[in-house]
Amino acid sequence: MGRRSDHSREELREIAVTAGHRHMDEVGFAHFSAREVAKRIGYTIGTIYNVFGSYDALILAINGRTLALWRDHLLRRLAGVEVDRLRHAIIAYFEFATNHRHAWAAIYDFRLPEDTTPPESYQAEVRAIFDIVIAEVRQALPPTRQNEAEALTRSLLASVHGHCVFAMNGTFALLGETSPVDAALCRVRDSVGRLMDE
Amino acid sequence: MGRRSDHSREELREIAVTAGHRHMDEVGFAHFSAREVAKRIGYTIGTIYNVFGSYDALILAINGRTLALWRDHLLRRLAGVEVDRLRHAIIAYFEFATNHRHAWAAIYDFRLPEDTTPPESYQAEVRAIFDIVIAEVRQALPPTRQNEAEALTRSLLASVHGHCVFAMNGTFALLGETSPVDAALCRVRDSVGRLMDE
DNA sequence: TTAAAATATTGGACGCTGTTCATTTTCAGG
DNA sequence: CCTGAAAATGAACAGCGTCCAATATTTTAA
Repeated sequence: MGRRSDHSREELREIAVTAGHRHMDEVGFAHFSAREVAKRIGYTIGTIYNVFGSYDALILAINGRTLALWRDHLLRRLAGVEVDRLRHAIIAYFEFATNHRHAWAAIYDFRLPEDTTPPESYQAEVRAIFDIVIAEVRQALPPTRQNEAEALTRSLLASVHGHCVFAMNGTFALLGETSPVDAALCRVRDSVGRLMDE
Repeated sequence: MGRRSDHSREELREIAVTAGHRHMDEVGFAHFSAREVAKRIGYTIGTIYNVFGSYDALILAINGRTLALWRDHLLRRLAGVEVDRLRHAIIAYFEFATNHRHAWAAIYDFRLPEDTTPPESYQAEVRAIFDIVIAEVRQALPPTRQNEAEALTRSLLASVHGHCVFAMNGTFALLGETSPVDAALCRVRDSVGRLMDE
């Protein structure tokens, strides 16, 4: 065939990412298949390569979508909350990972070839999540410590992420940890609290 | 052929795991191939399945080897160290991940089918690493707080792991973090320090 | 209106993967 | 030396990512 004009290029990209995200969320990165995505949107594998150019680009688009949904989830969960905002942020972080096990894991399962970096649009999604958390940490820190907010946020994000990873992959279960969210919150409070003294 | 007696069953397992570990370390989980392991030890794919029973079992054996090497590395790096042992433990944690990028990542890239748990021998390897760290945390805590050591160690391990993950997968680079080890150490000291007061 | 150029879509070909298992080869014990 | 058990093979299968010549459709130009 050719230029069927059922969908514009952008529409095609959109429905492929949506279907691909759903597929990823259902079967996980290990069982994900570009052919299956094509089938689900009523096209063939060749069209996927026409639109995305490569398998990696398709995965990046899907993972980018996951990041956007994650960000949305964080914002929604924080909206209107007056107290304990950091705690709610941590809960929302875990919540998304739990509700979208496979899609969430795919963000970390996928790796670009060694010497390449993700496209700017993807990096922006990561930073968007970072920016949300930074605002919360800022609010929790005293005015005199605002200059440390950025570095601290990177580090706290890593800590919470580590707890989330261990919760999701069974390491915590193996080691007898039954309240990963609480543990993460304790660590965050340890560090934020230290900057409140004096 | 048959019973070539070039190697006993145990020898065969051993050389397959060794070659498999090397292969994993070279190409990473995404490009790992059971056929390639067979080729490297001078056997064919069928023999791998005879010895390990399944692909998953082969991966578990290889990842178990990686965990054992990781533990060895930690012990070696801690041997004889008199001060700052927690700091040295963190450095050694990152060191191993850096020196064995792919094999280390494979521990977390691989996932057993949803309803299954890793064999006891594999769980023991994870606990062995946990036990090393617990001893260090114990030493850093005051006598009155020893009862909190285990839970705190699980949580600190998760924090350090999160920092290591972000360091290895480029998230820290993206966010402008240039000293992941130092950041991890700061967080550990925040939490350990909090229990030293009063 | 018709012919030509441009573009979208297809799907077969290729080499690779994990998995299975009938077949073949080899060794040990009688 | 022979036989039965064990070990090793490799072909077969379905699926994968990747590529690209062929085809179908739409747009443009004449």
